[in-house]
Amino acid sequence: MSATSMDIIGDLESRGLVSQMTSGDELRSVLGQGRTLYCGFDPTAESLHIGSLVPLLTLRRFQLAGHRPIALVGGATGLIGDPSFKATERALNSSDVVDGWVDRIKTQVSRFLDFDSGFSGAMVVNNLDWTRDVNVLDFLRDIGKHFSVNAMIQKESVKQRIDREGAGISFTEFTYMILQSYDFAQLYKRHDCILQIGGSDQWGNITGGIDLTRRMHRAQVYGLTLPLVTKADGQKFGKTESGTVWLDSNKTSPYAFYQFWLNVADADVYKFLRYFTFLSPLMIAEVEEADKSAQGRPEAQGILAREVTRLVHGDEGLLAAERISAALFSGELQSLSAEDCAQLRLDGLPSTRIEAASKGIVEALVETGLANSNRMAREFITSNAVSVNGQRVESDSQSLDFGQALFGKYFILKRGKKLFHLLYAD
RNA sequence: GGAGGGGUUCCCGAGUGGCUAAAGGGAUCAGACUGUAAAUCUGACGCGCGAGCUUCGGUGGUUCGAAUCCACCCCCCUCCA
Repeated sequence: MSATSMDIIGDLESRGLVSQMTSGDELRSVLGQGRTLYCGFDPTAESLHIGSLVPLLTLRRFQLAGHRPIALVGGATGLIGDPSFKATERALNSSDVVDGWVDRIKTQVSRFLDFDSGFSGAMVVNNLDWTRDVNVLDFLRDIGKHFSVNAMIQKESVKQRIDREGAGISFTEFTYMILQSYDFAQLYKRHDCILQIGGSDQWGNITGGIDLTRRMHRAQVYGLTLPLVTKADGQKFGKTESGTVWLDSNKTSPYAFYQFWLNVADADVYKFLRYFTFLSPLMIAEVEEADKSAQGRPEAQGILAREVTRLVHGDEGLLAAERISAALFSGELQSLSAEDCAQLRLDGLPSTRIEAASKGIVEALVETGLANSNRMAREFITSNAVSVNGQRVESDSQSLDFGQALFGKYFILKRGKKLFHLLYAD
């Protein structure tokens, strides 16, 4: 075991990243030397979204502090569904589907961790490996016996499903906690893993695992939860008008990703810098101080967008995002070169190929998804929300005329202040 | 198995025969203002250029006319056994 280089808990605390933890002082001293910890990620979609970024980066923070992170991908738990703080029962996904998601998420998670750093080299595991072959009777006798239903229904995470009229919980979902608890016990036994981290909604599941590990292995293990990421205006974090912000660049382009962070509210941005970047809390405080005393637009959003985009999509993704943003928001669309236009498409600006024939503006808006229906398209035009190549569209009878296209083949459609779509002909 | 309650437009939630594309709130979108903010104000928010058309768990009825009445079916919740 290697010595750790820093007080990881202290760092997390100074970032506001500790929501709850078990026996803090004891955990702090246990972490005085390199230890193994884990965090689980259930495959509920083909990609993780930015909500998973906080725990993912926290694993990384632990690794940088000399600990060994295990990313657990829930091939088993993903088949069941976590009921924690969910208002309603969720539909089960088929095992083929979940299997596919497991593979993709393993790859995704791996990009954030270092696998070749000696003791602290990361691992990725799948809980299906130790759950698949457990038979029902063994499960009930060896594992289930350690759980008190009385205690389980007291957990805050399932309370609303039990108390609230109009809801309910299946036995399947109710059992989820047991499966996750078993993961912790297994990881303790297999890899001497003594700490589980997760979102604050995971507290009940984590303490379940701590209890089970004590009962099965007579060992003390620990838990630490990270705060749920909230926005100052009370809205749900991680959603935009176009939906969830995913980590997969095929689902959310680096450009869209960058824009998401650039648009974070002032009231949230410094907190997000602490949560989502590796910049020191001290440096972040300096940025905040500077912004406060300056007029106009703060620097923080730009820093946040650059840092997080680089973390998730690399330098290349960041460059692409910045290139597009500069082109579109400079208001100088006419000054783009032909190469610039071609690059916009490659960089991930939403694009659609069109035939080299004139097309009605209403039709174009609907086809590109900038408007949901002809009716909405007309409404946008009426309210002066649409422009083509920087020119405001005055009438819904206007059409895209290739005589006006940039370099004879590009149209940049804009709806509202921030939504762009590139139309191109070959 | 028995008794009761419920399924309405993205969400919550009114509506119990025509005046209802369906109150109200939230979310969302656009415009003005700005910093590609916030707050605020204005407008939009099923589809259709329009006449109009299609919606209120499903199917089939009753009626000039139904989200509203009837029958059957599906799903959810509560209590009792």
